[in-house]
Amino acid sequence: MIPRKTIYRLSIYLRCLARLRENSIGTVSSEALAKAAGVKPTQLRKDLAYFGTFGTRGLGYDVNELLQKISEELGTSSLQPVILVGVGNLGLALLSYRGFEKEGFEIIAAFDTDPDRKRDKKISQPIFGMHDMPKFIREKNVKMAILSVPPAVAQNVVNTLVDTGIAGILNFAPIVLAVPEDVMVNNVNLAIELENLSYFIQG
Amino acid sequence: MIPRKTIYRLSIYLRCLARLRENSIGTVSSEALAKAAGVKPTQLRKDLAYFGTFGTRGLGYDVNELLQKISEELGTSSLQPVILVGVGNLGLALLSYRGFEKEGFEIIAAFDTDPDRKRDKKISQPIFGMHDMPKFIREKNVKMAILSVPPAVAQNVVNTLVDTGIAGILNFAPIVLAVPEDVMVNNVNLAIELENLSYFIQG
DNA sequence: AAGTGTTTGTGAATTATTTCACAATGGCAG
DNA sequence: CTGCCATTGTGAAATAATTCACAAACACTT
Repeated sequence: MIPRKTIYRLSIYLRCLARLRENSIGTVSSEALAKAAGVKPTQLRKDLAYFGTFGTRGLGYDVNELLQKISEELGTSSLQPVILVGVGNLGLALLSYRGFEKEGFEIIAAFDTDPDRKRDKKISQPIFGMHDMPKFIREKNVKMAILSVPPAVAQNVVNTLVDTGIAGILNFAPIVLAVPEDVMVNNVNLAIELENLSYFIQG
Repeated sequence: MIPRKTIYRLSIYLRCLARLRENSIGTVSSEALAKAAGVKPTQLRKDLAYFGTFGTRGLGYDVNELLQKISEELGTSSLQPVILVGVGNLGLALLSYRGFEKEGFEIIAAFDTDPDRKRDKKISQPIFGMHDMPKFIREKNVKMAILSVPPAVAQNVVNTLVDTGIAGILNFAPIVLAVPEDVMVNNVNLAIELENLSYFIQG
């Protein structure tokens, strides 16, 4: 089984390769790519070895081919629909963040307890009330959700999400969520990231 | 030396303990706290053992005391000034995010190439031009920065930050930054988090 | 004050991840 | 076509992180 960390790094390699391609670079050695990705060459090679062998000895990797293979492995080839729950400050910013589509994701709708509240920013996605959510998820067969609700209600919302078939949650609420083990949660906690930095810079 | 992952978890324990205190709970066992934090009890105990012994056998941990000790260990006791660079969509949202102060951080100023651009949202922090940044950092002795600039200029900005004494960077730009090894970078890449979820939910 | 039950703290064992070291392979020059 | 050079792919070794297993310590009851 491929380690979780390897999967993370595959995403990084993917982005480095995309930049190489933009610069019309056709082949790359594990040394060069590893450097660009901030890892050691042996680690890169080991990571790739988990799902195949793609290089040419003495030469390196074909940028396009490797891009293709990693993309397949990650399942990024097709556009994944995502919903966002909780349209506060952060939620609104994420909705207007144009960096997802390029990477194969599209936030197709947002949900909030108060969908009609006045918000300062124009966004292209529709905002619905929370009770419309289960139906929407089922009908559109959505599998992934971004959670940016206040911590106090997060667990409740998650229970609903899980019940309606969501299998992956990107959680911004500063709380540890309880989910069945077939549901995957990735936590992004900005305060913890800062705290972590703060620890390491003061030794 | 304390593992990096342990430091991350200490931050999580801290937040769980804070909630216990809010609920007027005075003591907690490693089992209960570990469950709240989403880890195994032995891991919690091992983590704590890295920097001391605080529990009472047969009873558990004093919530207040442990809170205090972890907080000291993390160096969260004092308020850390932070600057933010790049006031676009995401930067603006982070500026208005009120979740940092509570955790001991304050974004005291923001910098942007176009500080006077019209922005939809009201924020309390001042926005300065990029050329004011080095002076500001040195005068206020800022050590931490949040980076939310476009990827194309990120490395450039980082070089300036490093030169002026920044030691910790929370990077939202989707690019691998090159920094001297005494500078710490924590990356937050939302597209990668989504990609990662997507991989694991489809098996 | 002794006995019982609980829970910590930790050395040892296990498991996971990273790094090393080098044989195998193909490109390329002559 | 042969030999050299560069670079991959990969078992083995090293390192790191987690989990186990249990003795030690304390609270609480009687």
